[in-house]
Amino acid sequence: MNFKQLEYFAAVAEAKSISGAARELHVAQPPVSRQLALLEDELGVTLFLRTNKGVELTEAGQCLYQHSRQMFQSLRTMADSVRDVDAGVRGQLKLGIIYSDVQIATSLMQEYHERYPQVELYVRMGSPGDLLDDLSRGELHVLFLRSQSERSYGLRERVLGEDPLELVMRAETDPAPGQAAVPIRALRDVPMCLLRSDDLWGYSRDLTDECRRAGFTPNVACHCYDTPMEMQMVQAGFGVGFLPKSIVEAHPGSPVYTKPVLEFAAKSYPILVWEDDPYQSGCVKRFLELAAERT
Amino acid sequence: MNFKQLEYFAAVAEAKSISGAARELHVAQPPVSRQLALLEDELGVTLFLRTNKGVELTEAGQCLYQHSRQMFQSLRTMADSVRDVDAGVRGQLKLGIIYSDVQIATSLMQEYHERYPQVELYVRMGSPGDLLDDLSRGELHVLFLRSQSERSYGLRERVLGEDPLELVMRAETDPAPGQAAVPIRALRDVPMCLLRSDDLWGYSRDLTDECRRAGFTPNVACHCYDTPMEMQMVQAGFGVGFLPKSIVEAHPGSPVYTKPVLEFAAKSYPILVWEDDPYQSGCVKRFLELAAERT
DNA sequence: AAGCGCCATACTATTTTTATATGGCAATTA
DNA sequence: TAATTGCCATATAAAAATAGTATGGCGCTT
Repeated sequence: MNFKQLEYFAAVAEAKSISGAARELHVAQPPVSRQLALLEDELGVTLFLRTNKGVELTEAGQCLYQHSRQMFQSLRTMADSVRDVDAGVRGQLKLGIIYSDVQIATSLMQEYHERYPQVELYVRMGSPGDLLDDLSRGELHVLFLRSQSERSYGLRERVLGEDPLELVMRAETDPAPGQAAVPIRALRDVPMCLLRSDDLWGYSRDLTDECRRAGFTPNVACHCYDTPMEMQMVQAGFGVGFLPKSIVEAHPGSPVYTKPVLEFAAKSYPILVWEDDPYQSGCVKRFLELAAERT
Repeated sequence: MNFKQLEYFAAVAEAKSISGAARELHVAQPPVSRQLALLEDELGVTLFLRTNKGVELTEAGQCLYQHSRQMFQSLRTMADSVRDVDAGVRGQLKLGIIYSDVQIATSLMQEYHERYPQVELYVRMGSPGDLLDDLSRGELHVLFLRSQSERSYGLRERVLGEDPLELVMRAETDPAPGQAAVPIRALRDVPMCLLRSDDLWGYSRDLTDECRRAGFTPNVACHCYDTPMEMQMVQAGFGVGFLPKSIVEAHPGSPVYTKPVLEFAAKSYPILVWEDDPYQSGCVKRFLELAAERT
């Protein structure tokens, strides 16, 4: 059986006539007659009763006709949905997001979802290392990370914006109360909660280097494994933190606030990271296009 | 697009290799490569990424693969169900039944349904004339009627059994109390409820003819249009009826009982009636076969 | 560098499908 | 009653689609 036979069959069923169907199909009558006979042979079933003035469906023929209509419907939806997936209108998009990028990521995802509502979005949060592993295994398509000027990921990147790195504190732990910015020397001996320095993408390295240049070793009271933990420690009054300003802004009710370091205007850059694949899925392409529009 | 292309596509998707699929399909490699290219052209979509050691599905390809599996499934069920309909295992069977045949009809239908549970049964009750009209219009397939020796229906028939025609009465209207059978002369002047005599299939004609032969005109107190009505009238004490014995036996709680007419052993024959169509639907064929087995 | 396995392409051979011509059949019309 | 018409089926020739053969490029292994 093939589509042509089904197509001819359906046309004959609708025209109630072989020659009529042939006219509709713009082919001669014998081919239609022949394909019909082949179909009947293959199924081992009489599909039409041949009458004087045409043909009419048997019960088995009616059954086949109903199924054939469904079949053509499925065929159309199949082709459409394959094209949609190819165009990126439909499909799956799997994103990895580090804690610091949740704000910018959700906003971009929201806009993307409005534009491509049929795409299923998958997101996971995690450390940059874990996310990069998943990216290389193909389990994630695009990551929201922060750029590291010293290192390249060996991947495609796009900077989404910038975010000043500032000290984070409660009033009780403020090293320079009453001042809008904290001079670096004010940090001497101040207990600090920083991202663990062996984390390749920590923000802490910049600050500790700066302290050493200022002639002292910072008092790192607590090494945190991730930014939410660091926020918690600072909020608990454990010490002063050093984080992108936007993270603190995302905690409006918190007793924590930020101040820049007077002599050191460090910045962090939210970036998108993806693998450079010429056969990138349509969803990924569309998502990257949208990100490009927004920057 | 045609089934061959889909079939090749699915084989390639499963083998993750064009040449591997070609081996599975027992064809050379170039045809598979070519049909795949045609399919991709027609959809305007890249379905596979060609790698060093084979091919792998793109997202659009995965989408097509899932749909294609469904499609093959539908194809199989379509062929199966068409064959089932043809064989009479599936489909519709529309029966017409006169009141007197309800007992025998339901019993036959029950057995039929056990054997062919997938067939949808439609039944209607009515007068023989109405049912025959529906039969000729093709709205019913098989009728349960009673045979008329004088008339032929011009249709195929099968006798299902026999059923003595007897007088029906209450104790109050019994023309021959204490006797097992009623002599014909005892019916003189007895009020009777009979099927209307102009009904071609009424049982009454036999009895009224017999009365006239016995020298009197029967006292037909009420002409009934159908057997249930006649039963009601007899049950209400309006008079004596004349009906197939089985009808009364089907009313076990009723105060009505039957007695044969002494000199007149009339019988009624339940029959199946259908049109002689060589392209009879499978369900009808199977039903008639079952009826043949039972007689 | 040679060999191997993969896919793509060019070309030929085969199979399938189509179109043309024709015949049987039943119903309508002259 | 004979002729015509419209229907479907069949036989044959033409056209199209499909398969097979030969070959080349490419990346990987040996």
